[in-house]
Amino acid sequence: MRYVQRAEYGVPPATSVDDGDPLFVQAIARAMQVLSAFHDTGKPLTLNEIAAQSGMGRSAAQRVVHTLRQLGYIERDADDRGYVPGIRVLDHTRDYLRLNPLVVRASPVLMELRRNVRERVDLSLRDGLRLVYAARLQSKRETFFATLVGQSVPIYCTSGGRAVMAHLSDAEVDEIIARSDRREITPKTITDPEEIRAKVREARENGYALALEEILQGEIAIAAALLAPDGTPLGAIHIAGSLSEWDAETYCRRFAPLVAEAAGALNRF
Amino acid sequence: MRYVQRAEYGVPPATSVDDGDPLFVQAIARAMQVLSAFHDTGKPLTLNEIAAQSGMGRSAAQRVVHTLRQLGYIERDADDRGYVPGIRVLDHTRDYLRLNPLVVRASPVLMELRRNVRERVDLSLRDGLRLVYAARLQSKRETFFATLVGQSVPIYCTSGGRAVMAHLSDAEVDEIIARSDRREITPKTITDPEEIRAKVREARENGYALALEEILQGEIAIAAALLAPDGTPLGAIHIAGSLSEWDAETYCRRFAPLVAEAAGALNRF
DNA sequence: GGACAAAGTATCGCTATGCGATACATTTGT
DNA sequence: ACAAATGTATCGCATAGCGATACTTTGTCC
Repeated sequence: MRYVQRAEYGVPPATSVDDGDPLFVQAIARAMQVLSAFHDTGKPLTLNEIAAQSGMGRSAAQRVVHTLRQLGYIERDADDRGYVPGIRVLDHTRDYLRLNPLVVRASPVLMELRRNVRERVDLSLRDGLRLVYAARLQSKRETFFATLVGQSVPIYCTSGGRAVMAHLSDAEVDEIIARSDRREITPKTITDPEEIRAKVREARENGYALALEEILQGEIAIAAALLAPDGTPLGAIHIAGSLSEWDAETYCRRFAPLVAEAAGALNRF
Repeated sequence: MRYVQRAEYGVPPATSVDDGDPLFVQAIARAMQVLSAFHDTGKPLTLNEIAAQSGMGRSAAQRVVHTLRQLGYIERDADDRGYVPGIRVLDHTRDYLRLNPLVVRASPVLMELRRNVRERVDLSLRDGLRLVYAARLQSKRETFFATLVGQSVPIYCTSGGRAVMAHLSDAEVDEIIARSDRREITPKTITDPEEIRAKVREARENGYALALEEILQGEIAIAAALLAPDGTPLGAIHIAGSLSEWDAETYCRRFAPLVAEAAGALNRF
């Protein structure tokens, strides 16, 4: 069942604070490390846990947490048993979504697409080795946590990821494959480099990419890439459904044109 | 038309850096001020604008921006004309939503509610004088930007706000009214203190609150409060629809029981 | 096309600022 | 009731970050 849920795939390794860059501001990096300590937990954290997670001393953690608390980026858990992220982070979510030009341009297209298909429609954006979901139009069935903004999936084994890789050079694809931590997220996850490359070639030919249960059992997803004017893939549009209602072939025949058309509309210029 | 859109209501005034607190970490406050500079803009910001907005010198802004950029919290705009928030902020969004117990508990109830009503269903959480939307299950019609996570509305003139105030003492209500910047967001916005108090009393009697076009023209919203075990209101569940399809009375009769029931289910314990 | 303006980048010395060490208070569990 | 763990507070030193300034690049106007 729950092969996935908690994990963040390929979250960039906590950027080392003391890299050579002289323009680096320690305290800020520390603050972000503290906030990032929550990425790997499912429950509120104590001060010591935060300190450990973010690799700094108790004192430092204490002061950072204190400050972030004042600012509303960290809160005490409801029953005062630990710390959790604060509501102020949502303000920045809004800013990100509002100011990202791709999200802005894509959203009416996504809404329209959602009207035509009764399945879930997602917009994901590339960040290194992963795709981060930025906009999600849920279908009636799934749980809220299957549709969290900010959730991310690896590129190497997802429909959106392969749609993105289809627009990268072979060398870049190889690098993604090499650098990715290719775990079998479900038994169906394709992790073999050669198979992945084959899937990418397939996506190049079709203009869309397909993934079957590679992230979540029972899930089928089809995706097409969104491109910058210069052709760089920035992310993808996904349509995700359930294998309890569709077989792969029908799903493809039905939704491939729609997802390709939606992406195409956004890639013209 | 677009009375609202861009504005953030009652975003806490940029927390002063040099308040008395000796445990205060400047650099972190600075970082957050820089990120918050985007709250008030609709376009990418230049370094100077960021510096001005966040009330610090060019140098400081430069260094903070540089750092946040390294960490992925700020990015260059697509066509390199300014800075925008970076995708890393979405990681924290996810953490917030995952770790907030109310969001966790409420989401299945919201999904169920959304299945029964064909209108938009929202969960908002209180933050001072405003309600911040944390979960939004959109209906088919509206634009994506009407349903942004992180968007916030003032308490004094919204259905959710009045549902929340219904569970506060009169003194607390008065304080909210007094401290709020009560603008007429639409011509229908109720800004008169006595009228607001009347609406709150009404909400107390009914167990739900109603608002007609006070934020957005043509919008009708009904809400019920979510409470902590001790009775403190933490937020609200909303059902929002369009007056082009409903008259107020029918809307109420139809949805009041549903929203009250949903909130009730969550308030039992 | 050449000059001017505006945005971004880099450098450097001083001191305000944040860290480590440590000790105290408060809560939790057995 | 005691021990262990968590949160809070204090303080002096060294360093990390700020202001001032100057350099480079990019865009715009005539």
